[in-house]
Amino acid sequence: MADDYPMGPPSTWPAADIAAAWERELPGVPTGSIEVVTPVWRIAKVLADDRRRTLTRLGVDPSTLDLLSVIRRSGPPYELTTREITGRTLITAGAVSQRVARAEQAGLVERAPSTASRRAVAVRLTPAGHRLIEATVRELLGHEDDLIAALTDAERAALVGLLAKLERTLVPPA
Amino acid sequence: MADDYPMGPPSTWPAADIAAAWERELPGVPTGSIEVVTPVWRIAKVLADDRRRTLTRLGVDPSTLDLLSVIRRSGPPYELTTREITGRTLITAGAVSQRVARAEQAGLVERAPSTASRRAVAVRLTPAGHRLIEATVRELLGHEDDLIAALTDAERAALVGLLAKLERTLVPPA
DNA sequence: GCTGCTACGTTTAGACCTAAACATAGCAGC
DNA sequence: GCTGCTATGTTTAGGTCTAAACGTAGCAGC
Repeated sequence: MADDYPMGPPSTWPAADIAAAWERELPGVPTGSIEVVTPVWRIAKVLADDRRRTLTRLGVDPSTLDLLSVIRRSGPPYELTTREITGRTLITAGAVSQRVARAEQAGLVERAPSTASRRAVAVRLTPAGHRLIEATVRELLGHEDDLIAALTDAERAALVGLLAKLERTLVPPA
Repeated sequence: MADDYPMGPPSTWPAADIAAAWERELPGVPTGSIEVVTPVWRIAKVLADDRRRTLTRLGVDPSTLDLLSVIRRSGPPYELTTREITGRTLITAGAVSQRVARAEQAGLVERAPSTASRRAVAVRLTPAGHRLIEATVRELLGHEDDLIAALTDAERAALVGLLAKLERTLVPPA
């Protein structure tokens, strides 16, 4: 009953309330992580949803943008092997293969034997791929910049530092 | 070429490098959000993967645990309507319906007409559901507590505050 | 130069989600 | 008491992902 918000609107609750609810229901349970983990998931989701909306408006889907981005920002000659792409994204090799297939179907990238390793496949931006990524990235990053503009420079810097430290501790460098 | 790490292991790059790469490739593009957005997504994914592994070991899946958790921590009588569940999770009503169906199939919850609203459906924990959630939550939260233990208390408090502020600015309270 | 191992990529099966269509049941207003 | 609107849930179609099976091709060691 302490869990009843008056008529809770469809919004989510403060993470602190979730921790307090567990503390009340199962006293002694370690709730220290909740106020970190829950907001991280929520923020990640809000940002992902927002990006999806923005990209829908621009006529791309997030997976394709992610693929084109990683290739475009690698610089000339704007090509990476499947393995390199896998290492620079958060998805499996199989998913990369599927993304490349879709983007190839759409005429945004093309596959060719890699010059470096002979059993690798090079994925290269086509002119259409270049046009699409360059027409999209500025607007996307500008928009996301606005989203976090409510943080002061000092707050953003502190957050960046803390996130970087947390990431390092979660993904040990070796 | 500046993009070439010696022989980049399959790990991901520092977000600062991604921002620097865009700055080099498309000078003037606003990269301020990258060092916030990228780590948030990575950390969210690492935590989700870790939770999935932990839960697999304990014999549950993350969607089911999420459902049981939200009901369990609401306190007696350990039942919520579909709509309430939707409002307290990050998924759509359709997905809630499917989660409930799976958990019902597994004998962890049961559906009954709600006493409050007559067109609502109450989802209630079964004894098996109670046993499962109570056997799981302590271990899960304990483990996640360990994951972030590398942060000092001061760091964790600062991070919690900054995440809460960011969440508030991204999801305006009304 | 065989033989087997390893690296790389693709394909397949299955899971879960979202968006949208679809049911129903209360309720409001005439 | 009809008629239509709104709230609540469920179902369906489609998409993307993961994990694992699969196919090859280079390479190492004899």
